[in-house]
Amino acid sequence: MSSSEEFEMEEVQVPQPAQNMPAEEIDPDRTASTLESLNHQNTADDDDDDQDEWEEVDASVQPTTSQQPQPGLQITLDNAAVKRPEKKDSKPRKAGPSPEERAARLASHKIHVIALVANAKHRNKLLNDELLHARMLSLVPMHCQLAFSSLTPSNVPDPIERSRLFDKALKRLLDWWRSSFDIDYNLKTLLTTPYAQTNDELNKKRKAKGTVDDNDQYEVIRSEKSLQKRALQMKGSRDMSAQLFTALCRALNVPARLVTSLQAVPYRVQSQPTNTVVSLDSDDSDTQPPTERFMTWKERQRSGFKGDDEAFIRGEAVSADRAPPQVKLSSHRRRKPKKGSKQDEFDVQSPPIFWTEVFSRPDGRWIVVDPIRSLIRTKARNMMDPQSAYKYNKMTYVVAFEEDGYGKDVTPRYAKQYGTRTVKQRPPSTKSKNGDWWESVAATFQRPYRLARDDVEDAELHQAQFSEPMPQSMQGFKDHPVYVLERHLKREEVVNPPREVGRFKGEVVYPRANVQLLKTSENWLRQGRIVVEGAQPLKRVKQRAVTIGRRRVQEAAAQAGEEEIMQGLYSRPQTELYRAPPVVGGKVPKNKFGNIDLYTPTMLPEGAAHLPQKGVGKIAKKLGVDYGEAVTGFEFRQRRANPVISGIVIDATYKETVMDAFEEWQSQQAEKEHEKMVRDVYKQWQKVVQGLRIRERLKEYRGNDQQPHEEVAGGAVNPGTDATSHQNALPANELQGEIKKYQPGTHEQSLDTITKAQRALPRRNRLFEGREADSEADATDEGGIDQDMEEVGVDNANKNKDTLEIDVPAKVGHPVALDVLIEQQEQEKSASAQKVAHDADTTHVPESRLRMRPSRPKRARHSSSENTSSSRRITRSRVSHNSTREDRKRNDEAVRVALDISDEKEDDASDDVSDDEVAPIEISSDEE
DNA sequence: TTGATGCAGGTTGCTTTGACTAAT
DNA sequence: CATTAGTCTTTGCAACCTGCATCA
Repeated sequence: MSSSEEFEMEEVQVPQPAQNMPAEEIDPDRTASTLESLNHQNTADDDDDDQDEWEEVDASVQPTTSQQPQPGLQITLDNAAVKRPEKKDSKPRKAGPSPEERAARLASHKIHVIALVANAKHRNKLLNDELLHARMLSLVPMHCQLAFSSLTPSNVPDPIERSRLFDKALKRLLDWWRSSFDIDYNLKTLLTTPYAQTNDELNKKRKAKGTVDDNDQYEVIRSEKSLQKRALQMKGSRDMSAQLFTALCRALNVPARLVTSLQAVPYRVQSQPTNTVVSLDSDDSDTQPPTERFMTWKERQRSGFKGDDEAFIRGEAVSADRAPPQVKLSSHRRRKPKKGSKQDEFDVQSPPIFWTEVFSRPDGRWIVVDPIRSLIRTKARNMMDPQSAYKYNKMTYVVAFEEDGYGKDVTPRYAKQYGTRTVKQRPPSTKSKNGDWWESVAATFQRPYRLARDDVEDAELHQAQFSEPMPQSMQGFKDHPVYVLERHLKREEVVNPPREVGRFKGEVVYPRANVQLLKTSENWLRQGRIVVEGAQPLKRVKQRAVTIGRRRVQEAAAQAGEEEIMQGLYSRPQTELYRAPPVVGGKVPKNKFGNIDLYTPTMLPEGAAHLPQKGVGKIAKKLGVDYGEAVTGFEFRQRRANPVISGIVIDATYKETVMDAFEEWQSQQAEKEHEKMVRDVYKQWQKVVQGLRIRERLKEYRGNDQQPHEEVAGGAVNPGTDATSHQNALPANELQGEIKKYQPGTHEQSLDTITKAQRALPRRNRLFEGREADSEADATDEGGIDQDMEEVGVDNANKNKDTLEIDVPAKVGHPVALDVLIEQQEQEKSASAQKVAHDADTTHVPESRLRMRPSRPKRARHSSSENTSSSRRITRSRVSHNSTREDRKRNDEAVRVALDISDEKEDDASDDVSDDEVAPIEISSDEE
């Protein structure tokens, strides 16, 4: 119950239009952009202008996006602009549909088919409702029920007799159904409409914006209850009659399929005069008295209805014959000869789109039952396939759903001209899109396993295609699955052997099965096959000149007055598997281009090995091993075919030698690469450290000026420690901004930056891009640094060591020891200490921090910064007080250059630092 | 009325072995 | 200097398909 309410897909009449509407439907009012909106959007669009300027924009399909104007340019699209220019001189010829419309039509068709399949599947499921079965059984006369239930092998041992009795019982049931079920012909059924008409209706509905309530024209089934209601009333549409009859059969324990002919919008446009396009909700049906509109056929008969049949015809209200089939139906058909074309009209006995298949257990086969027209057939061709003139009922796909929910494509059983017409109404399968579309859809509802009766049925369905009469028209032969005419053979096809199975208008008809696909000898080689010696081509065709080389040859031949170059085509049986000449004495046989054709693995010469690794050729050369480059395919560029070379082919005996050498070479390469990377790492570290030193010096130089503010700004420093710190507090905000702007962060953050940057290391010059959005959290989070360390490969054991090993997670996973770097720094430090003794403790690299940081909790850092504050102030005092803001900026610039930080990157970095984390760089040289 | 035919315009798929420059 | 890797580029054509008009 609840599941059925979730799945409401009922009476799908038309699909939603595809996204790409036909170009003609663009509303000019929407696409015209005003100057005002142009100015308004200018600023927002400026950034994109540079790159967007020359981008190709398909203005025809996206009217809304074209509202974004380019500066200084106003584009107004209207119908005239998107319509194809027409030829002036010759008589106006309507151009074919645009690619968008083609795509839209195809999509509409496919979506509609899928929706109808889903609808049928769902409705089929509803028919299994036990309450529905019970209610229906309560209506069926007892003798009908007994007729089926008594048909057991024990009661009737003779299978022929059982079969006869089954047919009889079925006929009686059908008779009862015809006399009891009241078909309301006014209700719309799931018939199709031509594409243009569907589109018209959709547009109408769109304009009306849902005010049109046509529910009364449809038979809305929301759940099993709706079906139960109609079953008790014994009243409904033609479709309902078939559906309920199917349910009834199931209730009587007779296996029954719900069969439906899917009436999807055709994806092809049938050429038709516009005046025959009549809307479904056309005016005449509205002008009819309601009493007439809602009369059933029975009532019409009773009231002696002699009115116009047009309304019934239009609304797909088919007046089927409720009298026994032998009654002449033509007396009920009163047609206006001139109104509309004949194809608009309905035969009262036109085939339905829902019917039933009943499985006869005695016969072991499916019997076709049409409960609407009260027909039982074992052979159903000509019974369900409507005349081609009927516009609203086209047999293209017929699916049958069984009680277990699985379905089957049974179209060949019902289509009069399955190969000639029906199959051609389906979307064609193209090579680029994998396989046949409908087959892929049908596969979704087919039973995943097979029953014995499936085999029997499939054989029957397959046979049905061949028992079909030969086409009666030229078009019918085109792409026919069984027959073929010589004129429809493709360039690379031939009938071999040319067995004549008939004649059509003097032309020989061949079986399609004898058509062979041909290829040139070169093409066969690409398949790993070679034309056997002495084979004569089955066909000769003009050579194509696609590449420049071929073109030149052809032109030369033409100039020499020779005949056109032809090439022979061969069939597969004329070829054999290509065997490359074997390797002799370690020498690999090569082709005229000095390489080896290896389009398929079978083309590998005997005794040879294929080494597809890149760069292995170099090794083989070094080792003096004879090799040939393996050509596995071609790429086409600039009218030239370029071989795709993948690896080499060598004598198999050398395989291991070469591979060993190759692997060694590879590891050497890797090592080299790693060494280079390590060098780069040191270089980068050096650069960073130097930059930090410069900055530190600069900060002190600045700090003497406005030292207290910086401390206030830096949350890590206790503001209360120094009495002077509050005296020159005025430009605090400004200073803070400065710091934020130029300072990538505290040491931790710098380290953080660096460690993160390691990840990007092999790509040079990206050292400072590494700051990510999460670093703000890192800065505030107590374990942030440690986490980062872990991220970059510092294992816990290392944290308490004096050296810090950072695993560089690049191509090579060797750890990079920083102690080398630190050693360097210490050397530098002692050197500078000798030079300028009192400068030694000022701004050197925080090597101790680099070493110790991971093991130290954050609080300890705070205390250490307090300890060092006095020494820092001392050094700062040496900086000249005359420095101006401009000076500072210049210096900052220098720092940035030194640090190789672009403005943008630096901003990114500083943005991550929250206000209270903007601390001055800690100088913790006191660790030793 | 239907189908054959031809035309226009669009789509599909076949074609099948360089030359040059920059970096190493 | 020799060798190698990368990058030009995303064609052009014939056959085929589709829709339409015309005519028998």
